Amino acid sequence: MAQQKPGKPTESELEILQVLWDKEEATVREVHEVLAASKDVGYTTTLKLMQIMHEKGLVSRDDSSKTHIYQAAVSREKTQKHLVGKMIDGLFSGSPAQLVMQALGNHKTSKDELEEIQQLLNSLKKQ
Amino acid sequence: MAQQKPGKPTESELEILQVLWDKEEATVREVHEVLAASKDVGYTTTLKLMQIMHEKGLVSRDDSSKTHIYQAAVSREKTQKHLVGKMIDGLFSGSPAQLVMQALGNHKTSKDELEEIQQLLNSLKKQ
DNA sequence: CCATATTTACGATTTTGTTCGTAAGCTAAA
DNA sequence: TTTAGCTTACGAACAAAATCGTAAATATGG
Repeated sequence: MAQQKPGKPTESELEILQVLWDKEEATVREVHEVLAASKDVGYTTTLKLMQIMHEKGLVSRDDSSKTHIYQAAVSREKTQKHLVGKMIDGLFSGSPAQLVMQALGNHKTSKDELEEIQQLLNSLKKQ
Repeated sequence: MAQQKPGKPTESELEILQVLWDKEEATVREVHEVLAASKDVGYTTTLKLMQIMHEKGLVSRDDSSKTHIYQAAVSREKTQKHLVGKMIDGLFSGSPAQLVMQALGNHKTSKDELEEIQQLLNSLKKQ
């Protein structure tokens, strides 16, 4: 039985989820080709990982035709939220602001993006 | 030989680093007591982990007396920067702003902290 | 001084994640 | 129809991380 609440994806699983989030749906081959472009990995490795992810409930698949078609079963947003939360707890003593400062202070951000953050900040300050 | 550039700490290693960052320095027992307060783990497990971290160069230790005294050998800031960078690349398509939005949007932040972020934002916008 | 407790060292085991070889089944093309 | 290529399934090997048992050394306190 697949898990009710799929746990945190591993690093390799996350790479695969990225592809599925981008493509909406994909075969093992399609996912593999994206991965193989940036790292050296065998086809059956990708296949196996996706099978395991299926068991865990991280992806769903349509196996009505020979070549199975996969989709992410966990949302990008939920996963981001989960992992960011873990990072805030584990590395920033529970303070989201500290994480924000770290991210903004150390990584280049465009004017447009700063403006977007400003908007969000304004709406948060109003409450 | 210890590594020149200690790699990314594992999750368990991170927990230990937290304690060392907070306490400045600590014995295995002191670290262990903090960990044991929130999870079920044996003393020798903590010991072994700290020994491994010493081999890797993640912590330094003073073993001039019987009971060794440990310190973090990697800074909180460097580690944060490293892991936040990885998260931005791996989960937010390289956009720090997206991470910031996620952190601010989903996690409670006090007025004071919002103001602090505003300050930083102002100084970034001036450039 | 002796018994008890605490500490380190070390190895063994377990668990989790990753990688790949091989076999079996389809499909398409020659 | 036969061959070549692609697919899934599955198990095995490997690697990394975590856990703990045991022994030896050192302190502590009665």
